[in-house]
Amino acid sequence: MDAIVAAALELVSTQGLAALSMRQVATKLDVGTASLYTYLPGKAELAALMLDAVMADAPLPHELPGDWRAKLAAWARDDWAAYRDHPWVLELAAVGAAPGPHMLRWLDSAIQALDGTGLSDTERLAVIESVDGYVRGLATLHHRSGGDASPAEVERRGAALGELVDFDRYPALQRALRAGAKPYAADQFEFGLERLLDGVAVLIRGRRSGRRQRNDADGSGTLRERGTTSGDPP
Amino acid sequence: MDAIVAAALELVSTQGLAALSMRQVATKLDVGTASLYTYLPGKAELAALMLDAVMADAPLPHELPGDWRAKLAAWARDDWAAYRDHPWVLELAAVGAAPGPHMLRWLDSAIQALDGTGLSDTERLAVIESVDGYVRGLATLHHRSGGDASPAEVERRGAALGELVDFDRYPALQRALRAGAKPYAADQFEFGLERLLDGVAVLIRGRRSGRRQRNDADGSGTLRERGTTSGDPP
DNA sequence: TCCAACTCCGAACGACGTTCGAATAATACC
DNA sequence: GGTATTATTCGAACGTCGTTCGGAGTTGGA
Repeated sequence: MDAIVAAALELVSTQGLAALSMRQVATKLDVGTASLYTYLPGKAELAALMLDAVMADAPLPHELPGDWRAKLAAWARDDWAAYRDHPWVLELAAVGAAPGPHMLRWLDSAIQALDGTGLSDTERLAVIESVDGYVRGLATLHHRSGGDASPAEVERRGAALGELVDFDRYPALQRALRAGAKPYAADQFEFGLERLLDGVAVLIRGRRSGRRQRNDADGSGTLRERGTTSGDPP
Repeated sequence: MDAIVAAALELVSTQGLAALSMRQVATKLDVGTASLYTYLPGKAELAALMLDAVMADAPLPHELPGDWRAKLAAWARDDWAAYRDHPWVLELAAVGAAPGPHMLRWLDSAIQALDGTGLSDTERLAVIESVDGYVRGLATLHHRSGGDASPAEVERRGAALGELVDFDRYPALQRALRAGAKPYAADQFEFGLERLLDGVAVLIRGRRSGRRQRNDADGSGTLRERGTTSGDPP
């Protein structure tokens, strides 16, 4: 049972997600393929167990050092590194699997990590999911672009798609590339993370200036209040 | 050729991504399965064409009304709605496909949408990818959680995974749920978007106060400068 | 008219997830 | 110890998948 999950994890980390099949897992365990169905209803459940097994390695946010911002930044970087080390997690799990116990434990810890910020529970959950979503989304974009693909590489692969890529039709993009911008580069992660945490800091500062110590009772359950919503007029 | 992509799109939008197979597409077109390979090297290229076809419907960011923030918010909401209407996009495209012409055109337009912000091209690209990543990641989380799953639903599906979920072991999470917080609710999207845009606004305000009009020459190609990096000490 | 190039596609190959049912091992009860 | 019950193993098969092969049909220019 745990051996099945372990075998599947090793298989995927060495051969990639495409190589994950019940037959391969069974072969690695020296058992018949049909034997796996004694312990698992099907492949989907195996995938769910694999995902929760990965979550078991994640440090608990509320045990990290520093203030809320340090904690959030630290687990965001942990997530980012985890997606780099287990890119198959991004390809798997697209469709509805139940959150496993490790996932729930992590979520519980993340809520605690925002103690003392003056945010309501609903807001804390929203902040956590925002950062989580940001990391996951950026990791997906980065992974899909092939890790670190050069513009020439993009052009070559684009050519395979039918018509060749004519960069003259994209002047702003061309200018950016010529200026040295690298799309989906890895260091872009830190940039966006700082922006997102800056935005959370704005909210928390707003909450703090309107001093009210009670944690929860401010109409919790809703997220609709104006924050700093105005842009910059030219 | 375009008919193949159209048939595949209709198939997926009515039957779901799991029903997408070369045989089904061929059947819908009343041709033999092997005929498809006259026009496409394989299923992966069909998927790439499907993705770029969806991008063709996206409005161009730089043509949207308002200042940079209004433009960014508008296309973020467009993206969010597109992922809701075409959830298969999230499940597809995990692995390396080349960006199609519509994707490049959109990217070019998004860079233009940040004209007049004082940001370098590298920074603009980073902002765009941050917002893009945020939307995509949150849409994935929302989609994976089953759209809008109640805690009871989570508990039921968790039970199917092996051991039943004991919420007493997750006190902070339990408290949040009791207070009315709904994990992965749809309105959480707006909350995180405002935070992210607030963070971008902080950066832009900083750039503006250090007035320098030249757009590009400030050592472009690097993203490493301190923004507003300090948290709030308790 | 003839030939080359392009289009169509039935049949087959190997791999997949999953089911069935019979054989075998382990356990419980008397 | 003997027997009934339950759990485990798994070879074989079903239906589906992506893709390849080779030949038949069609088309267009010389």
